[in-house]
Amino acid sequence: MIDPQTLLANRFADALAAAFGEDHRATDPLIRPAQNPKFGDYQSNVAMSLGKRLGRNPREAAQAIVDHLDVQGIAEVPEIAGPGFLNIKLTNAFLSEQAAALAGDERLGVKRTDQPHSVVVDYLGPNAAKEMHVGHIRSTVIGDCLVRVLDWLGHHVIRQNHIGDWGTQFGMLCEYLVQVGKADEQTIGDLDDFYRKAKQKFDADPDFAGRARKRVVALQSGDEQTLGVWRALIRVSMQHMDALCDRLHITLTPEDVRAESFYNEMLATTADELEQSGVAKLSDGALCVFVPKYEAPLMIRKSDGGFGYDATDMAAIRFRVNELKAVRIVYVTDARQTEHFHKVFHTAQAAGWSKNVRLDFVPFGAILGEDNKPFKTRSGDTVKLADLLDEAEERAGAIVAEKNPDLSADERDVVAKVVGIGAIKYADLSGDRVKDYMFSWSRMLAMEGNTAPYLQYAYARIQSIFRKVEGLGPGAEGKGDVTVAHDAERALVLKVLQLTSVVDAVSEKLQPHHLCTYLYELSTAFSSFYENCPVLKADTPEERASRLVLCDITARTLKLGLELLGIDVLERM
RNA sequence: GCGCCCGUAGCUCAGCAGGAUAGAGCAACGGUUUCCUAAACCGUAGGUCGCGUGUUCGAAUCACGCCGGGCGCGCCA
Repeated sequence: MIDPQTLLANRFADALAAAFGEDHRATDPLIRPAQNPKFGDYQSNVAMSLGKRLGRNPREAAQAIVDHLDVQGIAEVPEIAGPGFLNIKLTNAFLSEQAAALAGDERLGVKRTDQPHSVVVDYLGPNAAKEMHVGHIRSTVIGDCLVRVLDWLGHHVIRQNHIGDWGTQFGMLCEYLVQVGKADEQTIGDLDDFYRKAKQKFDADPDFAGRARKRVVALQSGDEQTLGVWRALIRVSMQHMDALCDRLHITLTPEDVRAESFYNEMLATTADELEQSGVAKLSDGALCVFVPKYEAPLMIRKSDGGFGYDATDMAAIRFRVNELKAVRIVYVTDARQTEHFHKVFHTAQAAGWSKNVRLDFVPFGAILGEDNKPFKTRSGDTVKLADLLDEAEERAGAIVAEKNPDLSADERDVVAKVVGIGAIKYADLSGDRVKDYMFSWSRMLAMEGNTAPYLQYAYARIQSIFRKVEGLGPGAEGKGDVTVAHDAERALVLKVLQLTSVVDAVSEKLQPHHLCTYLYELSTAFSSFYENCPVLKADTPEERASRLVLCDITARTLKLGLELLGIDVLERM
């Protein structure tokens, strides 16, 4: 099956070719869902611009298109309105057919790509020296959604968790652990706690700071004792990270970790190559790439001969192209790194490393508190991710207990987890990622508006219907003929049919919030259907069977959509 | 100083590969439950789309210039 927008675009291409010549087959027919039902279901805006280009009256151009357009069996003959809008109304028969077709389609109309790519998605990437905090949720949740969408479309997705496990602060930590005699993973304990203590000592005690710097050298030159301490530290940090990924249902695994230290051995050759090709030049003793528009260069090698993360990122991009065979690389990172990655991308292009490789930078904004300042605890500390998830589950639990006292304690706990974690993730995904967003418990856990609980509730209501169907005996299980008649049925089916174009848009623009908006609109369309169209108590058995199909495709669309966002559904809540 | 991002209803946000009367949710006011989960639904009210100029048949959307806010700017990551 094929989604209406694509189908109409194909028919319009034929009409444009027939009316204006083959050259116009490739003209974008500008088919968009209509913003207002009174203008039909879809509209084409091509006649205005085309009329202009051809020096013809736009309404005449519109008429010429209509004269050559064959939408038999799909839509009514388009109406020409205003300056030359073509308003298209799909027939109820067509919508009914499409709905029935979706009932038998596991993929709900979303086709696998015919051009599968190897796509590297770089996300999460925490600093192994510290505990994960709220800041990490964005890259994690957004990146994982993009991974799920690309994977669902049939691409070969290679996840890369580029954790920070190298550099001066690890020298400091190793030195501190050795000194206090806690250099094995059983006794390391709270990561943030000893990071804070080590930092204090580093700042206050010049002797210690000196030994810490020596530790960096020892670490990077492979000193066994130091490496042992370092490995223990990293293991603790990884365990901490894995536990949080589990709670968040992130698809990253330990195998996806490719830490900064992994690139250590490649840094010198990376730098040499950039120097020999003339892309990088010496400046004040440091090896730099100067990128137009930016004053500060990308620093490939420091004047003391050491390497920083600029070099690591260049080594990583080379590795991803040459070894991982990526043809698209997606970086999901804080917007503050925009300039840095522009420089990295520019340098990769200049060096010829990324020919035919699409480099996507996916920036995201900050999380703000309700005071419009960076989100902190009451005492002003950064919020630990683990604490945040605890609180989400607690708050969700309290709401569940209040709203649905009939649930058993066990069931309530499950609902609390799914709703709480879902709400947090959805809040992070539902806005335009590049903007800062305001964190608000009450808004994200609300049952009204564009929230995870609202979507999960719509799904749970449908499941409730199906539980009752089973109780009523066989033969009514949501497959078979569909007859779309009621306005609410029309609106619901139209929405369901838009899934394909939305998923495609997300994979192209890498903006998960379009999927959220879509699922919210789908849910409101369902709520309206639910109010207006009795399912189990429909007037006739045929109508009942038809509406059960609509429930089925709606529920599966919601489930799939939420799954692509990384959010679970519930059978009851 | 240079650069990047943001500015839409009282609040939180969609819409911005130009398209018809700018949409939601909250808050305010009013209505809906012998009926599949009311954690819902329906309605009323609320907007010089920061300001200005330009391009266009048409601008919240594109360009330029202001104003306001955030962030980043050589050897930290």
